[in-house]
Amino acid sequence: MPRVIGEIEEKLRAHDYKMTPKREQVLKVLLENKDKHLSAEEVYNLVKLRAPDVGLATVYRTLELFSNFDIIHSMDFGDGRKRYEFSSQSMDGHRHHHLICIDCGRIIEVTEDLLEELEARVTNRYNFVISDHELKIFGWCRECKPQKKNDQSP
Amino acid sequence: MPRVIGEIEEKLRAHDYKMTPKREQVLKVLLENKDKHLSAEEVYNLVKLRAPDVGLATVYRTLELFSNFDIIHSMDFGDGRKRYEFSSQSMDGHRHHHLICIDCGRIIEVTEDLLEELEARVTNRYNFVISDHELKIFGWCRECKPQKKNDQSP
DNA sequence: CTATGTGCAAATCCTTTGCAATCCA
DNA sequence: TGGATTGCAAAGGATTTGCACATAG
Repeated sequence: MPRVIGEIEEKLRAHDYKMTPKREQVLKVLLENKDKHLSAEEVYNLVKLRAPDVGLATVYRTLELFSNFDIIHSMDFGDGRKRYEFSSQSMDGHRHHHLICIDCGRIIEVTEDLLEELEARVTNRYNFVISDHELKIFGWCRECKPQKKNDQSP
Repeated sequence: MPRVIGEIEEKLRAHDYKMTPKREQVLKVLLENKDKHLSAEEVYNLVKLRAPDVGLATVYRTLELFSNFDIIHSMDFGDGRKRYEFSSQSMDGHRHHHLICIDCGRIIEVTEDLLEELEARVTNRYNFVISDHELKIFGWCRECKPQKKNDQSP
């Protein structure tokens, strides 16, 4: 039982929510898959392996709850379902970006932020107070990279 | 009948698709609302005003078709439905960014790109060939901006 | 004990699809 | 004429919700 779970339990309890066994199962699955971007159903399937008596609705409700507390973050890579990842933002204050390969679908994380200049500009020019951002970069990954030579594709 | 429509007609025809009257209605609605981010149903309602004999399915199919030809671009602001905008990218080669007010929901466009440095880094460091990107910045707009003084929230 | 959490199934919402009719080249 | 296009209604997929029961504190 990592310390993280205890901390999150506090966070919930402070707002009169409980860290129930089922919510803990969901949380563990998310913690053990920090590098992945699981959909609700994928989380459900993983939770089911250990706690078969969990319903899909509970998983959805739990994900919603965790999202509201910024424990996890939901995102959308355009495949029609929300995907979730453990929110490292709460730790280092920085969101990372995602490279999405439009060929194989692989998701690569970019940990550098590098949006300071742009954010400063937005803050000044548009009088906009930034709370968060989300950057998706589409293209071809190392493996799916198009050949440099003889690439005459339309 | 602006020139744009003719150009797009060519684009479609080159791939054996027709610019039918109904598709043209959809296109006109999009052209007249370049500054908005309409959902399929909103497009449908606007088209209906002038051509009541258009079905929702046709609007969906047309939006899909236009998307495939990069005539329009679909995006998602997290409200559970796709939104579309006329693709200015095909003109200046640059996608713009969106500021999303998490209070009133207003969408503000940022025309500067300013992602060159980051893109260069991604290209080199991750060996990733970039084709496109999408940046959403969340926060509070000019009007919804939290007060500086006495802001003890939450 | 009492409010909160949960499972199940039904409901909802957006989007897609099957099919027969219609249209255009 | 014949393949592309369309309307309608039904299907589909992800997510939400109503409700009776189970559970935590």
